[in-house]
Amino acid sequence: MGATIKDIARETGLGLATISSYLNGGNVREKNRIKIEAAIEKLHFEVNETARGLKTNKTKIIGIVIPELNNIFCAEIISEAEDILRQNGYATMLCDCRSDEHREAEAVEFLLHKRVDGLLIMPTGEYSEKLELFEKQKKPVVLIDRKVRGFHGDCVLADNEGATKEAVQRLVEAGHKKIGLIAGPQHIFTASARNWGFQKAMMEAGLFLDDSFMVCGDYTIKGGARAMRKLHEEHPDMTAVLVSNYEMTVGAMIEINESGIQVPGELSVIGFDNLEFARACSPKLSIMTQPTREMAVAAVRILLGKLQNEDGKEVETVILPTTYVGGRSIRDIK
Amino acid sequence: MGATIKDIARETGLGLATISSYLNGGNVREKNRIKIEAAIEKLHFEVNETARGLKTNKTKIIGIVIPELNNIFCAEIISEAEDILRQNGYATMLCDCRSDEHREAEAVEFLLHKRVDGLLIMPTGEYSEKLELFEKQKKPVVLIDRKVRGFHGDCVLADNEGATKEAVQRLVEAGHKKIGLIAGPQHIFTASARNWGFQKAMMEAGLFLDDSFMVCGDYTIKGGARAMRKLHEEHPDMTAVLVSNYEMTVGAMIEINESGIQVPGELSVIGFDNLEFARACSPKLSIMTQPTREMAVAAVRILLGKLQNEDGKEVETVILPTTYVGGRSIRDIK
DNA sequence: TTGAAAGCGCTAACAT
DNA sequence: ATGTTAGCGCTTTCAA
Repeated sequence: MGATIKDIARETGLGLATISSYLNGGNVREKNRIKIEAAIEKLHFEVNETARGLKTNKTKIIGIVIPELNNIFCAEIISEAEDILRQNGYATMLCDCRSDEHREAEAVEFLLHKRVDGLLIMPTGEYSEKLELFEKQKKPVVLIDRKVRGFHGDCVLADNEGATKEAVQRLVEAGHKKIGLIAGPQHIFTASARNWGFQKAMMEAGLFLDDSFMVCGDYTIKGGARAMRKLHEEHPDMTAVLVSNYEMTVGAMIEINESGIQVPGELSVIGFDNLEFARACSPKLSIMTQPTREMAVAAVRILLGKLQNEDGKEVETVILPTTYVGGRSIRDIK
Repeated sequence: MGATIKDIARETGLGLATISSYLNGGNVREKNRIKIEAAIEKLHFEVNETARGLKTNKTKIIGIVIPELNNIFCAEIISEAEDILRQNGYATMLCDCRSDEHREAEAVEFLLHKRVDGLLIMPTGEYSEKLELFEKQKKPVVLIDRKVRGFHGDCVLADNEGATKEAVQRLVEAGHKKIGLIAGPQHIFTASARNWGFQKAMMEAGLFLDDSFMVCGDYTIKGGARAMRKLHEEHPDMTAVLVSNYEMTVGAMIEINESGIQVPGELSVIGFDNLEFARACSPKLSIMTQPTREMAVAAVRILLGKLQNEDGKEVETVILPTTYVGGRSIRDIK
């Protein structure tokens, strides 16, 4: 089908090594360079990356494993990461594991089998056996958003603890004392960090609440709705609630709408992520947002770094700040 | 690093062809099969797909090009497609072109260069030069959601015309006459089909409205908000509005919230896609939804079919029905 | 700087 | 059914 370097060699009368050298940025005599370029143009030559990959043992492909593509947080990170990777000549091979540990392990193996050069992963599972297979092959792995037990690789996180801490502080400043938390599953890294930030801020504010003010959802819309209902039923005196991820925020708003709770009249709310959703809520929701763009940029930077300098051995952990975006969902009761 | 078929040949004392035959499902004597399997186990052998690809000229990778990953409609389709593809041994190489024609062309070329076996694309651009490069190489291309001028390949669409038609009918049944449309950019295939469905249904209902009842947004949140504002200002007598894609629905709801329009008291609304968002709105939004799952399934089915039987030459166009999901955003004014 | 030749790991044609 | 061999398109010694 396409032309090969042999064709270019024949066309130019040069040897294979010269063509290869040209293709890889080596030194080639000016007039030969011109000849080669003319031949490439004429024959529509394109390097066969498969053949190159066989020889170099590099595919120029990065694997990305995520829990849910239908999750705006994941989608934003991937779309940014893919963009930068492609600008650097790397293709992105995507695996969505539907928040299933088993599928996640399969995906990691699948990508290893496809011989990707490196891995970007937002872990679902708690353990890391499969990730170690990558490290054994000296292929870089960068974790995004969540840490994994037993894996001491590079990692880019949001300041989860800081996010809930700041949210509580905002509510406390507005005079709230009975503050509920819709938490995530405690075995998930981000969820326990956010939980901890909440507790810490409450303690620092001198507020001591019953554990029943913290209800664990499962990071899903349904779970958020269920948790909201439970909190509201058990604590009619609760004046504010903090929801600790985006899906649960949607769920909480559904429940709030469907059961006719007035925001912020009866209940103040701080949600999580997705500014557009927050704006579409009535009244506009106050939220904590994570820096998805920056997280992607940092993760790809680290990955490309490892890919280029095999030497750079220090493990990096980047923690990026979250941002409070005010709406009209907090009532001042001071 | 890893073991090769040579190692397996040496370990078992068999020839390369036998091992290769085994790996490709050929006939191998029972006792040899056992020997081979033992050797594979022992040496942790895994086929090197790069080498296989070099030989067979197949990568077992499908390219996917989409306008925006941060678009739940795209994300749902991809996540489903990726799942099925992976079950069939195909990896998914993703390119997000940010709704930019130029980037889209680059992405298609990039994937061709990466030698993917086939392409799934939700086109952004109007033309198809780059797609023809695939066809020239006998590599299958399936369009999803949108058609492209000058390209006569397989195609999976939602019933765009039917969607807006049904929406209008629902509004008409509820007694509405002055119905606005927040349309998409008319050069986009889906937008003009939806527009046409709207007009047709209005005519069939004997309702003739000024063109100014149809405002073109640009399929973005901001555009939806802007269009909503314009419609509302120009037509205070309008009793219902139909928004023709998801992003603009979010935008319209933002505008409705921010300018304090009562739904459905002052204005009835039918939105588009994303049931979860609809439920989170207050009152729950009535919407038309597209069958993302089914669209992905159909597209992958066609693609895999073409990949297996080089012969199957008939071009398929699949049109899948949309669904109305009722909420509380339509007022009965009969 | 350039050419010749070997070889990456696999498949496939041919011979046995 | 199995072994032998050539070759996919490239990179990379090694010599010149």
